[in-house]
Amino acid sequence: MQKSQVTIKQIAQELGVSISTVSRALQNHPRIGLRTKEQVFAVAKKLNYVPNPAAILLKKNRTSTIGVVLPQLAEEFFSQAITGIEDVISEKGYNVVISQSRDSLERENRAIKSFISSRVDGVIASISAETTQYYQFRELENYGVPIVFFDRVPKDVRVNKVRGNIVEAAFESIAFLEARGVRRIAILNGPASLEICDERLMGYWNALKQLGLPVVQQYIKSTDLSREDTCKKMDELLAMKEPPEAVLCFNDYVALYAMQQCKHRGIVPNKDISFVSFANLPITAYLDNPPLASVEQFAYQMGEKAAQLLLQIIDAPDDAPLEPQDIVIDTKLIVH
Amino acid sequence: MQKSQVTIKQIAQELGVSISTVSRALQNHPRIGLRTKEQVFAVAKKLNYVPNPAAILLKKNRTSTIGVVLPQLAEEFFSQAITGIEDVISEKGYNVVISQSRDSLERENRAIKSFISSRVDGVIASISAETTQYYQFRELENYGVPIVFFDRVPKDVRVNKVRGNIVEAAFESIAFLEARGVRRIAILNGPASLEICDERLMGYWNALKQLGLPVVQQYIKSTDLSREDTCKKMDELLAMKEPPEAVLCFNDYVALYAMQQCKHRGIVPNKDISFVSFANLPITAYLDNPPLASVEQFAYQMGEKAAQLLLQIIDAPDDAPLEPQDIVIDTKLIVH
DNA sequence: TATTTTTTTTAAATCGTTCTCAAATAGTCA
DNA sequence: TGACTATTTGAGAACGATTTAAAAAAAATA
Repeated sequence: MQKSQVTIKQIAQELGVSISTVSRALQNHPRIGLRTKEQVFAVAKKLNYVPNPAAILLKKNRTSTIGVVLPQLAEEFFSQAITGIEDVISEKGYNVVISQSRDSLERENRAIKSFISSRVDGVIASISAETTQYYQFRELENYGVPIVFFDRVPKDVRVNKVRGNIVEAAFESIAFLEARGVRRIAILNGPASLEICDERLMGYWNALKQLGLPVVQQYIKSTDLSREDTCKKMDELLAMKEPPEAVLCFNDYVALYAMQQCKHRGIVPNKDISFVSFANLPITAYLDNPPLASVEQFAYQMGEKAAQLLLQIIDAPDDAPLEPQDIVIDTKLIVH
Repeated sequence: MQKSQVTIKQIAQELGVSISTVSRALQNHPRIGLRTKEQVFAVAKKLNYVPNPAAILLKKNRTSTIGVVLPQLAEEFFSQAITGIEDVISEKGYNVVISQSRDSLERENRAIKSFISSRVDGVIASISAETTQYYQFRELENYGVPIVFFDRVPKDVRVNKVRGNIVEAAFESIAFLEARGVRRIAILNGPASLEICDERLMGYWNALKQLGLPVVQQYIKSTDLSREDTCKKMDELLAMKEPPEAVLCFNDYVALYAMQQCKHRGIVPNKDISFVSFANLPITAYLDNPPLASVEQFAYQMGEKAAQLLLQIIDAPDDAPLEPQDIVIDTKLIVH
């Protein structure tokens, strides 16, 4: 019952021409006669020919596959980004292999190793919360595999990145709170190894200064993004003699954890203490009491851009490699 | 700068042995001397040898890749299932290629076509809401690619499936509502092409009869899972002279849409009208007013089981293929 | 018709492995 | 020591495509 794999050899036999002729005809090579081409295409169709990717790869050394490592698919931000990546990439005939790091450095490294052994043509990455060093990615570079980072980009290295204008977004968020009469604002930031955390902090800082709001060192917290740690840090904020009136959170999940912790402590979020966060995930639409506002980061577009950039790099001739690019995508503060 | 690919040929040269010896040594073939093996491994390590998967595939006709088609990664049920699949499969050295159908038949077909041309060793699928026929999957079977369906399994065909015991779960849900004094219960089911919808309906039906609850034809609705259609069907229920006191929903998303629609109409969900749903997604934990109860379907385990079954089928000798299996996973009604 | 030019086609090497079959080496026993 | 077996290694043909260099066929020119 099982169809045996049809090869160009069989097509050649059926037509009584050589294998090379068939190969070239299928590639629409200009040096093949029109009649022959037509015949070859006809027979290929008739026999239901599907080229063997392994053979092509072996010869051309191209897998037409790109690898994506990101923390978690379950986070809507990332699954939206994947969709953007997929849409761009599949149009060009590429496939995507996805790996979740679940914010573990070890898993991230494993994914990269597997990308190397499966010979992906390029990698798109959003680094884990535990990632502080860049050397794993160097390994990919050593093998000539181009990488594009998005959203969670590494610090202090010249690499291709696609990210939101977080500094501005953080500034805007603080301005939004200030306009509502809030003065004491804390920040529940993510791990310091992420560039976006620096930027968030910078925007926060700038805004406080420029708007003349109080700068309190203990108002600045960073969490490893886990539920426990986030709740712990929120507790620390609540325990202060003068707790903040508002908290700017790393993302919607952090905000949700923190808000739940408030409820536990008998404090009503967005009444006793206001929340503003990043990501603007669809789930917030279903909450009766969502963060006051959230920064929309346009995950889908980010994925698209990252994929476009990667393909561009892959297609660049080896003797004229592209300079590392830094693409910034405008964000938007959405008031709920 | 770019590392050239190390091949077994180079290892052979370095050691002054033949290519075949190296190949066998690396496979730990019993007919190779211990000393030679050790040397080969040492050199392979030294040169940082990574086998070329294309060459192996070409020879063995195995990609060590399995394809997964499912509606949407953004639905936590599916991203959890993927995680289960990945955990099982990557342990055995396989890779996963994921494709989202986004509930479109056309996208599903495209994914299957791409699975065929990339020669995956097997497929795990959860069918789209639009899928009513099975022929696309037959094509895979023709090429000898085994398939395992999970959760959203097709009807009326003998295939490998992994699914929840939905009949029972639906029964239990109705019993739960009845115990709370609710009598008029509607069902907002999914597309009739899905077996799980039949089962849900059957459980609903059985429960109504057995518990002596009123059976009203107009209380039975099915939605194509889109937001609009779900809201429309909910409106129809609300517009009845005698609207239901409770609604059993296809999944949490349908419940959320329906509940929002109620709010729009000034009706308070879970007070004026109760909701029970399927999936028990983590997001419900953040809602102030979640469905009264939700059926936990253990997505991760489902993914695991599906992957295990698929690997088992792939490894089965061709002359003794396995009978199609039907694995049922126990669900659990979680009261919120 | 003979020669040159242009257009098509083909033979054969190649990519990096695996694996069959045969050869070489080492070990055993009379 | 020589014959025989057991153990270890090697040569070389695959796998299915691409591609270089060369041959064959067709067309153009003298």
